[in-house]
Amino acid sequence: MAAEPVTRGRPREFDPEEALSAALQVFWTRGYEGASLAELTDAMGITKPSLYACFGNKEALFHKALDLYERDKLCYMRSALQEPTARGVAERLLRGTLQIQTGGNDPRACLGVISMVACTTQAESIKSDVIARRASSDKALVERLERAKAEGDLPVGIEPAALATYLTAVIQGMGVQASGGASPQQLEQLVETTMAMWPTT
Amino acid sequence: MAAEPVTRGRPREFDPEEALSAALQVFWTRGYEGASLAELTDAMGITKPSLYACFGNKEALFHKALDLYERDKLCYMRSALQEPTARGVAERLLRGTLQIQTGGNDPRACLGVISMVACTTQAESIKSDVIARRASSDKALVERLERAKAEGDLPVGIEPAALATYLTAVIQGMGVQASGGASPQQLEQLVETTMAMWPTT
DNA sequence: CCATTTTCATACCGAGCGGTATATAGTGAG
DNA sequence: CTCACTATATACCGCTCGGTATGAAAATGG
Repeated sequence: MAAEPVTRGRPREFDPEEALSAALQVFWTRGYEGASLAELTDAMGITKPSLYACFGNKEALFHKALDLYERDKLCYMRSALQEPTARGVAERLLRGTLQIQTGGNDPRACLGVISMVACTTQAESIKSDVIARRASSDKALVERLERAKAEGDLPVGIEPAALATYLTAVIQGMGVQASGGASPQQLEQLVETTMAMWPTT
Repeated sequence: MAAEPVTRGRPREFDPEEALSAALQVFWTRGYEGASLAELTDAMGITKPSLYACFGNKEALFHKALDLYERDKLCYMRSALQEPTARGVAERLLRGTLQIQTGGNDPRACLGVISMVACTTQAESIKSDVIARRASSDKALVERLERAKAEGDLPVGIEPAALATYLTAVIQGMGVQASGGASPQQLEQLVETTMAMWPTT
């Protein structure tokens, strides 16, 4: 029963999705607290009242940008879990992260890492949101690795939860190094080394 | 020939080292941009003019706090490199990081990670300082691993530089997870898992 | 005691922050 | 056309930021 969109009043002159995408780029490069409303509205091509009318406030805008980030940029995580082997899962996760951090026009960093580490002053809600999302994706990874273990796809001595934490740490460390200006070659090498370390059944 | 300290004028009423140590704690928990002068002066127990007279400005204060951090908190890195085996080096590096992030009253995070990731707005000099220090310690680690390789202490297929990047990534990932509220048990498990992955000769 | 020098305490500065009040412009309904 | 309604543009709000001017307080050398 979608109510038909009776347009009343003056129609807005911008596309909320495009504006949100522009906001995501700003948050991605500056972090939540580092992104000022001036930068945001400038990149989005709208004015402050328009932003507040459409998205609520800066915090709500960030949560929506985070939704978009997960949907568009982290989709490789879901598909990676469908690889047939645990090793394949790990490799696709690593290579997906590598691609985000070296390819395209996107900032060379990880929004999750930036937000989790950088939001100290206020913005407790921001940090807890990011942590909750991370926990959710971690849970999915653990479950996938437990399946792998049940399938005999992991060595006997390996705990799925521990392996998931480890893999997450490497991926986050990759984000830190990308933030610190590591070259694509270095990041690629990091992926190769991690895969070389991966336990063999 | 140290000139004898002719005291002229009113003597200062605080100990610069204690004040700097207090400032380090603030930077460590808040990051560079997240730490306000009000928080800093409050924690240091001095006023703003005293801070500026003694330390220059916020940026100079941070650099000095970083010196103290390296000297007091990261000293385990130097000693870790003196372990007889590469495996011992890795384990001491990981356990040293673990101890910093779980023991004592210090903040559960890594100042280097916080500063490298969080300084986006201005503070390019802060970021480049942290990156330069990281590069210096990375270089020392690479050289140590090259020695290990020459001594037959590493498998033939392993590049020292790649292994150093990898180990650094795990350590930085550990810092991110500590920032995100990971439990000491999880971090301990991360160390164990990483050591289980470590290549055997 | 006095002059000099340095520190300390208070108040203040311009700038930028997130957020909003107000007035105007553009739309469909009647 | 008028009305109800909504988006836009501009100017503004209180607040905090990093940093400083000013004057009193505390020490030494003469």
